[in-house]
Amino acid sequence: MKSELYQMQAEVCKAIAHPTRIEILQLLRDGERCVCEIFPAMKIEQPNVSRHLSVLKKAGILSSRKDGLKVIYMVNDQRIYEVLDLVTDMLKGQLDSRQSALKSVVG
Amino acid sequence: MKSELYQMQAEVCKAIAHPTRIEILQLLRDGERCVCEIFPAMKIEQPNVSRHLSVLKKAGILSSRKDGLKVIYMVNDQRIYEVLDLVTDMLKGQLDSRQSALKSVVG
DNA sequence: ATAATATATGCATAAATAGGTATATAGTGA
DNA sequence: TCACTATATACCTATTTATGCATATATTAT
Repeated sequence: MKSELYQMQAEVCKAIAHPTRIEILQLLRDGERCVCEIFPAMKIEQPNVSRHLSVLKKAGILSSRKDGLKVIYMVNDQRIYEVLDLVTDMLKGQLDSRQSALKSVVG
Repeated sequence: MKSELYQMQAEVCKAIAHPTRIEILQLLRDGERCVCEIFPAMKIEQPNVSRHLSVLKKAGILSSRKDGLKVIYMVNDQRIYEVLDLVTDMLKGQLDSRQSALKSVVG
């Protein structure tokens, strides 16, 4: 049934639907990082980062492995960045059409 | 500041992070539709559809125009379908890697 | 064994989201 | 004006989500 797919798509989207989690993904853009590198790079508490990381992991977007005391997180599928970049492009497009709408009125 | 962008990206993602709203977008895939066509096609109450439509509209994903009594909704930017299709592909990829992981164990 | 470090989890709470039912609003036609 | 249709909104409630603070767990080093 299609509704199963919609449910799964919604879960992936929900996982990335938070500014903190998007920022985490950007930090992981050029390679894996441990929690101890991630949370000082953002002004946010460590337990909070851990929970956001686990949301992304549960959605299948991240994986983790242990390296001594550290836990290192990495992106499973680079296409998540295509998704985020597409959304950015759409937002730019919204600005552009507002701008042309404005121009056609104000001149 | 980047955090403004993350916030805006998150809002778009949140808007599509619901199975009902994804289904609505699929119904609009091949053209605009009025509410009276949308809600009978899904087993859901009319006020509920109206609310989901307004979420998508507020996020800039849909627009609407009136045609007599009817309100007709349409997609602003077809790239929203590229986003949804990418997510579907990622989900397929998750299945594939689970399958090969399983094969490497079970044979 | 003990201490120290890195990470995750429990608990409490505030805020956001979703859906049902009823009702309001807007447009149309008699 | 009045009734009718299509859509949106209000209100209530249940559920989910987010976060701070405290604490638990796991690993390493002394």
